[in-house]
Amino acid sequence: MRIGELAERTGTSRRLLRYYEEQGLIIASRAANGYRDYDRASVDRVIQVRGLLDAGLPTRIIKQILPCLDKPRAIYFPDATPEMIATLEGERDRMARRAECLLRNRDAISEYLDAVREYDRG
Amino acid sequence: MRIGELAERTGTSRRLLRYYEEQGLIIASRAANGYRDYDRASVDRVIQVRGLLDAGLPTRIIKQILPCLDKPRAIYFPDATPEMIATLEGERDRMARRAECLLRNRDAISEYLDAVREYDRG
DNA sequence: TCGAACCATCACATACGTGTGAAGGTCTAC
DNA sequence: GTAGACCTTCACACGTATGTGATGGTTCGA
Repeated sequence: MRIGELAERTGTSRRLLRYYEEQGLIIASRAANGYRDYDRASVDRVIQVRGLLDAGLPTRIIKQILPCLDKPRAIYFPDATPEMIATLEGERDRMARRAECLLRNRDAISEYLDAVREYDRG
Repeated sequence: MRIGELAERTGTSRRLLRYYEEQGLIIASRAANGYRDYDRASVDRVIQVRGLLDAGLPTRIIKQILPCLDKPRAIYFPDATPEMIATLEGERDRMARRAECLLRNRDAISEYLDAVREYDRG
């Protein structure tokens, strides 16, 4: 699939798809004419990347955690240095804290909305 | 409390505290000499703001959801316009999706780390 | 009273994700 | 063969959260 189709399927501009590739977040093979050629898995990958970006992770970190999401993942094990493991543990915890924060505030908003509805009834 | 103490207690630069105030995220009264004066609640407020920023929310949105977190909140009810309610519902859902994304990826990292540890043992 | 440690405002700079447009190559359909 | 819809690279611009430094006022202890 070419970049236009991927852009449409993921709701992402072509510009950003090229940027993500430049940052090492997605890979594309090239057709004989130089056009980028994406496989079907790229759609999920791009959506994944966008979700993480939206959740506040910078591309540098996303690039590091992406290998965790690939299957089969065995080929990456020998490459897992102690520093890499430590980085992943840190990011895992950071993501958990972020999620907690979001859920806590989501609940607060929900409570507020409930209270407003109650107020409007009374 | 002055800005230096708040900065130290929250791990936030003075520059950013002034920026958050400029964006309407925190408020500070002023001493006779012009120095900012923060109350004790400011510490939690700043930490709250930083958590939301780190989770990817822009100051514009944070400013909108902050009233939900204040107690007592009753005074805000009459101000709750339908558009405001809709915005809050949208942000609430968006935050839930973000949290889901983070937790999903956190789990993937955990699984990866477990697999690496298993690999290193065998 | 002098110096250090605060505080103020203001301006300029940087990193990052993203938009936009120029200049040009490729392919397809009429 | 030409028009239009793709694609390429490159460069410049913007918004936002942040850093840094200049310039100057205030407070407090030696």
